[in-house]
Amino acid sequence: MAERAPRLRIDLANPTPAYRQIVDGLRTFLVDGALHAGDLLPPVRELAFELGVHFNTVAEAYRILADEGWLDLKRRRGAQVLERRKRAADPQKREQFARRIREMIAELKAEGVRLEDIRRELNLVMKGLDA
Amino acid sequence: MAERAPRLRIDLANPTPAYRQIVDGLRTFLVDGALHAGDLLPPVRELAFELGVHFNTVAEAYRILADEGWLDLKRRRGAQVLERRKRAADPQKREQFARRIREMIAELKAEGVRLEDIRRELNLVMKGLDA
DNA sequence: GCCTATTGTATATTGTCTATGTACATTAGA
DNA sequence: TCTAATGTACATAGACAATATACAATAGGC
Repeated sequence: MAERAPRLRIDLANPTPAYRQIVDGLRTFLVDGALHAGDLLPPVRELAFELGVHFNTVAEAYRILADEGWLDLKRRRGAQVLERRKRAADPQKREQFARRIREMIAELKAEGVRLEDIRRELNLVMKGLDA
Repeated sequence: MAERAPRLRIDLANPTPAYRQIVDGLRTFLVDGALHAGDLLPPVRELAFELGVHFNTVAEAYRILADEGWLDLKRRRGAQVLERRKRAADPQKREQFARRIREMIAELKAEGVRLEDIRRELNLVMKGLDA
């Protein structure tokens, strides 16, 4: 992984499957430019060890990102970040996104997180949008 | 369900399990006040039919919400919304929330959704926070 | 050029999770 | 008092996730 890429973290207690957490985390790095075309990701066994999962779990995540066009996988050379084309957007995704955020906010409220704190986090996220 | 509660929708194609989608959707209604203390939810069989799942799947969701303190379940009388106390907030939740939103935003960007559209959805969500 | 260690791949297996099928317990209301 | 409506319990089937293990390809040393 490139020097500037933050360390990937997953939560094994989270019911979301590990391989999907890995995909989502790495995709975030890729989209945000923490990983650039040409960068090499760590070997599946190495990343797997860091995360505490089996290497096939990481391999599965790499494969999904390769299918999405982010990575080029080659034996012995490893997983390399590709230049990636823009996709055509699915309009449904936007509203699903908004709905899911509202559900997560409801969960936070239910757990006692203050409205003000939620608003602050959202503001930080929006600030980050421009960067 | 109370008249004013919007119709619950789930997406069986979504990899998130149906029972969890039901929990998340209903919890949103509860937190947002679309469902009030004293309201009766539809019987498990009725809601299950509407959603296209087995009644035990809905029953599982009701049980989770009951464990969270939202519902009182009694045979023959049904699922009744409770008055619910405030909880103590877990500080970790906030950052997990922000991280997950960033992941979802990365996914949207990767799929070609325009930054401007993402910003608009987020703004709408934030507007809704005060309501 | 040939070896070999390193890397991703393929496939079977195991365990867990999800959804369902079915029978049962409880009870509001006729 | 009875019965139909409702939630509950539990076994099972199937899907899914994670792993174990063997394999294939190849960069790089020599």
